[in-house]
Amino acid sequence: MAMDTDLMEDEAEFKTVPSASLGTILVIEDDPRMQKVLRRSFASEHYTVAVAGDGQTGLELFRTERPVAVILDLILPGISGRDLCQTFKNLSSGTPVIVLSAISEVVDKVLLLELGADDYVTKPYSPRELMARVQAAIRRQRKPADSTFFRFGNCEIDFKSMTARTDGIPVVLTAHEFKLLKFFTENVDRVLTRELLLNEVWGYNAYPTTRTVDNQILKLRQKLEPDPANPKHLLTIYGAGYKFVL
Amino acid sequence: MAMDTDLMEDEAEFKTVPSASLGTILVIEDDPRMQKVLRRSFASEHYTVAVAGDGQTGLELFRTERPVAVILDLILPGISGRDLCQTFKNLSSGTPVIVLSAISEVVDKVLLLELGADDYVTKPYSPRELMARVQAAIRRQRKPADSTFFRFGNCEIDFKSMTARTDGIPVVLTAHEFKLLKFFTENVDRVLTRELLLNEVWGYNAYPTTRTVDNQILKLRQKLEPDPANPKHLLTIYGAGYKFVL
DNA sequence: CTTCAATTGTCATCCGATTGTCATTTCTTA
DNA sequence: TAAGAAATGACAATCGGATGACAATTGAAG
Repeated sequence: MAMDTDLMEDEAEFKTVPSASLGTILVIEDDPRMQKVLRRSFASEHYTVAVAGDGQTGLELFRTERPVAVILDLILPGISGRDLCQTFKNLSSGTPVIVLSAISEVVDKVLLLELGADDYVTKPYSPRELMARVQAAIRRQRKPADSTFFRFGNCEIDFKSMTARTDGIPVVLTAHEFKLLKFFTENVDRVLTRELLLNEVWGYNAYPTTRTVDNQILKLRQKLEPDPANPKHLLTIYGAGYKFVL
Repeated sequence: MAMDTDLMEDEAEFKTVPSASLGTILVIEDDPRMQKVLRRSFASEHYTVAVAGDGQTGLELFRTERPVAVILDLILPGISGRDLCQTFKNLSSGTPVIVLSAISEVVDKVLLLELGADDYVTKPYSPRELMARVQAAIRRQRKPADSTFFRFGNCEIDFKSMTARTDGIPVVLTAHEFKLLKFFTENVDRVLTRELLLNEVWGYNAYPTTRTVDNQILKLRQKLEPDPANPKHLLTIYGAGYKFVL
């Protein structure tokens, strides 16, 4: 409510385009206030946002904008949300659809997912949760041809050439360090136990001591963190493991 | 003691592990040729595959691998497929079971489903059809979206990143606190004795004089309850234990 | 043989889980 | 209703384990 006070009204435009976009999110929702909230929320996460107030517009934007994900309110003027959902899925683009619905509408969650929805969030929902689910859905669907480039803080990583830079200065990383770092970039914000890291990064046949993980983390910190003693990206979660944040 | 993220990785020979797995499919089938076909089929769809040639092995792998779905041949050496199916369902994990059977075996389809099977495919079957049915079953069963999120009152919890928020404000929880909280969210409205909590969350039997549980509850209340003195979610059940309500 | 990376080993530090104590609440029984 | 007993809340202090840091050793590649 207090959120939209300083929002600029760009009524003519239905898109919000940040400088470097992670793709377009199509929001199909008829409540103007929700539109604003969602637009902001995703724009701040570097997504381009396309908003449709009704089903017909939604369908058009779906074709023209090629969104990476769709957020769909079930209650809509015009075409019903249910029909839309199935239509999107029949277009077989693989684009994930996240449904917004009041709890009362969801008589059967299973039914909802059978429509082809990839996920759903019940109202009232937390923007943060919605964001997390959308990003999870996108990641789930994303094809192997991933970007080989990654940036966080003042670090740039190019996995293809196995090079990294901090503040533009080249840093030499070893094979293991790269593999570990890559795994972290693929699991941002997620707490990863040492056991998991050993399995995923080192492989099944390796049974190194858990000290190994610590040391590799240490190395990465020394090479990438401005202040290795106070890491800002490769965080220790005491009693659990490590977490990579941007 | 460390948090038990119990991943068994030793059965490399039974498993086919793609780079990014959508989860494990447990195949219980004694025909080696079918094993190969199924393994390939699901591996190419980015599932991890665990194969068991008999019922006993199947049961073990079910416990250790935590599959997202089970494909079960009814005709098996050792434990019968029917018994296995019921066993899986009694383990109450909700894991979908898809049964393979020759037409002649299926006297009554209803009977089959009464065993707890979620779906069935009659031989000879098309791998494509089987794949479709398995994926449908998985999607149907999928928890409120990987249940990494939980919301109650004005608290949001994200288990995968081990973070929580009250009224949108981040709250730092320790590993133990998280484990305890998670257990509560998995047992809403149920009275949990200290003894049970110690067994399930701590993992050992402790002496009745231990005030450890109380203190952890206290911490959780202080961090999550708006008014820790008058808890609305983490309730004390005098003389019994604690109960978590929404 | 040389070199660099990966693993293991060791010790110091730090975090938080546990314990102990005492106040407060709740239940029981007179 | 009142009083005593039991259970729980609250807080502080301690203790143990987890992690950071670095050195030593092993292993692999050229």
